Amino acid sequence: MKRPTVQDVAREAGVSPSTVSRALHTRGYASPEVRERVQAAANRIGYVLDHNARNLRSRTSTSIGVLISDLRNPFYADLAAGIEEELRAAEYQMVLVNDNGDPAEEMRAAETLLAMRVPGVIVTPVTAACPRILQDNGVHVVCADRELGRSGSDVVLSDNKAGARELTEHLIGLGHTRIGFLIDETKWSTGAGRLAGFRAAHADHGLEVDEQLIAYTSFDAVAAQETTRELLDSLDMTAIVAANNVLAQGALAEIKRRRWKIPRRISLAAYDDVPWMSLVAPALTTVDQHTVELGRNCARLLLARIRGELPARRRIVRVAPRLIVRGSTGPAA
Amino acid sequence: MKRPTVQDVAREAGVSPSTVSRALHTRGYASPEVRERVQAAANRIGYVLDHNARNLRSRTSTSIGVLISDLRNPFYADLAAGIEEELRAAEYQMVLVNDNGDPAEEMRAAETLLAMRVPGVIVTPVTAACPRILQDNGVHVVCADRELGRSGSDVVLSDNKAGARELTEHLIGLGHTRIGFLIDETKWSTGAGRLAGFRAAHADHGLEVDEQLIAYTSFDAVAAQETTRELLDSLDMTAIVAANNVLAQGALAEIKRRRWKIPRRISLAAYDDVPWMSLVAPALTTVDQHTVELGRNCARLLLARIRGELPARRRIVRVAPRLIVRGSTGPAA
DNA sequence: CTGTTAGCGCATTCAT
DNA sequence: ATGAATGCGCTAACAG
Repeated sequence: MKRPTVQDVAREAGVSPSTVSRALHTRGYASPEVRERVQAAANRIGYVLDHNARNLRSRTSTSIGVLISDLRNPFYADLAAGIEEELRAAEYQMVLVNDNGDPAEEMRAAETLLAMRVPGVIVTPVTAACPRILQDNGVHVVCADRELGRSGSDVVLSDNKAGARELTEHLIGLGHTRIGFLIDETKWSTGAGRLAGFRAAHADHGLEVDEQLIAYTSFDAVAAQETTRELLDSLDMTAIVAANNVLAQGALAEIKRRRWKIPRRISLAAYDDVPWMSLVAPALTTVDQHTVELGRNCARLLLARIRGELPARRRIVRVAPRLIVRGSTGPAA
Repeated sequence: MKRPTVQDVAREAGVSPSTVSRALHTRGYASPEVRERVQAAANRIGYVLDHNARNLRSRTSTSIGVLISDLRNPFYADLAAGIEEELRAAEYQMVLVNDNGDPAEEMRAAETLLAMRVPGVIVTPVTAACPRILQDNGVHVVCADRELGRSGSDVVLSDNKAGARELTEHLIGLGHTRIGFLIDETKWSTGAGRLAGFRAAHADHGLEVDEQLIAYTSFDAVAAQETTRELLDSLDMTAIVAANNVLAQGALAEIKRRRWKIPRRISLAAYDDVPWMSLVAPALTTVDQHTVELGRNCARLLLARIRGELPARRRIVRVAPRLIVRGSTGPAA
């Protein structure tokens, strides 16, 4: 299976290999006449560029690494979709790796991407070590959705605090004063921001937060259901906020199991709007993170960085979320 | 940003570049003692293999192209997740491209993958031209989920006919004789198979299919809702089968809009189980395609093909679907 | 504007 | 078991 090379095209067109290279790929000098002749010759013999050779020679690549935690979670799928869309438009390719939130897998992936000589990586980081090792090797990094300590890399975030604050405020406005908050982690900026927004809304309205109402669980629908069960067993509340789509699933399952009417008996709201939330009855009040747009922003930012269009200073892009009020939230009982 | 090369490692370890190559990457001869010394030297100076150089030299690549229609559809996301999982385990990378079901985008992607010299591609084909051009250039192709004419390539399919037949039979068993069937396309083996299964179940039970009950729509929830509306406006039926998850969304929306009780007034069932279907009330009776497993099979098959472990004859893998009975189907009114 | 020369980093001969 | 030499296909310098 020998494929034609620039040499072959050169012979066919009666020019030199470098002229072929210039005419076809590089925007170097080449007279329109020659350009056309070379193009024709290339088509005739079915020539197709070899990215490996080009990358090796010019030490650049148009492959971008994308490192996410769970492609089956619509949040990550949407994020990846937005990234891919933007990369494709710019003639870049997306190498997608699922690290399952596992630090070891994440590190393995980073090494692979290093080996591929990708110019940039977009990552929803599990460990600060991952962005660091990449940057230490000259790879541009954009952290998506969350921030771990001071990585120094560009970052694209949803304004979690503002979104959670608005959502909580909506409930307070409906008369709720005892609101449960279901959350998995607060080490990352994501969870921390949402919790901060929850607290801020209370403070804005002169309400104390009963710390018992903040229920810590793990990133798993079954665990979230169990935690919700314990929460509802032990305390009184008129509303629950779930900090993300997975936890919302668990909370909803538990409320349904009890056959509690939503929103009459209890209101339910979730951060991170995903499709099923508008299909259930009643549909859930949520905060839409504009996840696809978040992904697009990551890609745009990374590409600008790669092209050297940005000042050295790290950039922080915040995408404003939007409150979507639906039927699952109503006046406090 | 100059990264260390085999030369540098060789100097550091006091051996020749070829020995480094053998010790590190290739399983050629190298004494354990030297192997270790080279390994240590490599770690010390932070050496990392250059895939581009390796690929160029050995004309193989460990990147696999994956061409799908819509990453935001959980079906494709699950498929991709299954593929990625298997590829990662085998130390391959996934280059994921979304073609949006557009033949032009699909063809562009194929050319890119050709340029990347990937040894194989997994595609949910839009056009037969795509698998063809890839194969003509020596790239192994596995078609996922559907088959377009005679492509000659390996293919991994859900047994659509069997699944739809079982689903329809379930309804007939409940006493339904007038069942609507909502479908978008029947040119691909996917839709054709599901429709065939629907017919076969009727035939099995000596029932005529009223052709009017087969409602053709387009791959879009809004269109599906509109088609469902027309269908319910014009004909009597006691159940509806939606041929995929997107159409199910439209059908459900329309039934809810009418405030018809499910399953009392009408039963609803869907092909292609996705998460929201078990969250709505009542939960939907569906056919689970084992989509992730479908993806895994695609990757396994492709890798086996690449490694030359398979006989020349094209292979057709069928993954048996599974009927999941939930609350949305009940006795005919 | 075009051709010539050189070499990117690696894996593979072929010697030894 | 190891080393020297070669070239994968391409593009960046340089010269013309």
